[in-house]
Amino acid sequence: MQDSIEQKLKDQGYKITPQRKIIIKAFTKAKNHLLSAEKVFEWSKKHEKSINLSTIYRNIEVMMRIGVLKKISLDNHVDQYKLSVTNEHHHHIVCISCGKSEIFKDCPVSHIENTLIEKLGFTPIEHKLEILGLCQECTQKSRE
Amino acid sequence: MQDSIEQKLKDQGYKITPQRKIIIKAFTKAKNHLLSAEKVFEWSKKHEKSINLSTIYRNIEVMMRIGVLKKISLDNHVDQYKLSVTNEHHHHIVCISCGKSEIFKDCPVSHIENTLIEKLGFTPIEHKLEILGLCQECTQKSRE
DNA sequence: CTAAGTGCAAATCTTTTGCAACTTA
DNA sequence: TAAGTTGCAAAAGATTTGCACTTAG
Repeated sequence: MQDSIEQKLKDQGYKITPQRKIIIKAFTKAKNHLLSAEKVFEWSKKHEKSINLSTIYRNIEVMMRIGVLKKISLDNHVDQYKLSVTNEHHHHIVCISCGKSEIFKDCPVSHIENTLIEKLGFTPIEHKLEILGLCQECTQKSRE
Repeated sequence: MQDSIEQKLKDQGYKITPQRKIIIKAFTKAKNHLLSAEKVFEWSKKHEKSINLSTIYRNIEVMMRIGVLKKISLDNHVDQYKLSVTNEHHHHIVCISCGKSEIFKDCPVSHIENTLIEKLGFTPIEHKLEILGLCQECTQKSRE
């Protein structure tokens, strides 16, 4: 994972710097959890070596450009990101309690796009869908 | 429309100020188009009387609180809003060219929520879905 | 009359940018 | 060694807040 991302960076002519390694590591370790730039910053400070926030923002942009990172903006003015290795169309369900997110691939939107075209003459280009709720563990906890 | 919103404000103990009237008017005139706080500001300056941006932000908050305004955050760090009179669950399709938006009510997400519960143990609470594309007119224009 | 609302200026918060110094390949 | 990258400080852009003044009811 870590390696395959580094490889993609190299392939696109980007250099592998210690900062990039750390940022990739942060996202890899975070697994399914969404991270903001600030969170990556905190993580780097705590576990490796403090990376400048600008550097983090710049690298997040690079990683989005080469398609290994996906942005998820909820309503709170803080962009969050997670690794997205697959090219397959998918969406996220995000736990509002612990921040964990999971992928689901059977996108329900594709089914209705034809209807939009026919009924409204609207040409769909892309869509954003995020489902918020409680993950299995947090559902449990909330019951206790 | 204008009136029914004013009524709701009154019902909740809010006062009807000239500024509020103008803000409501801006959203009413905008019809399906999304407006940012800044856009409301520009509109007020041009068509009625300049309202302070803070006042606009504060009133947007009030209007969201009483449920007549809905926020739609796309990825660009600018919150946009539109009137939402209905309590019915619905989503928006937004034209990326002209900003027009339309409502669609047959939400495809509800159909899959049971699957989420069963397959992942995830308890869905809410979801955000925005479809972006070209409206009928802009689709036309793009063909010419 | 008074609680609520407004304008203004300043603060906050996230993200972006310019630039000189430094590193990777 | 050259192109790419980083850190720092400053800027930018959206939104929020404190406070004295004003106004709707």
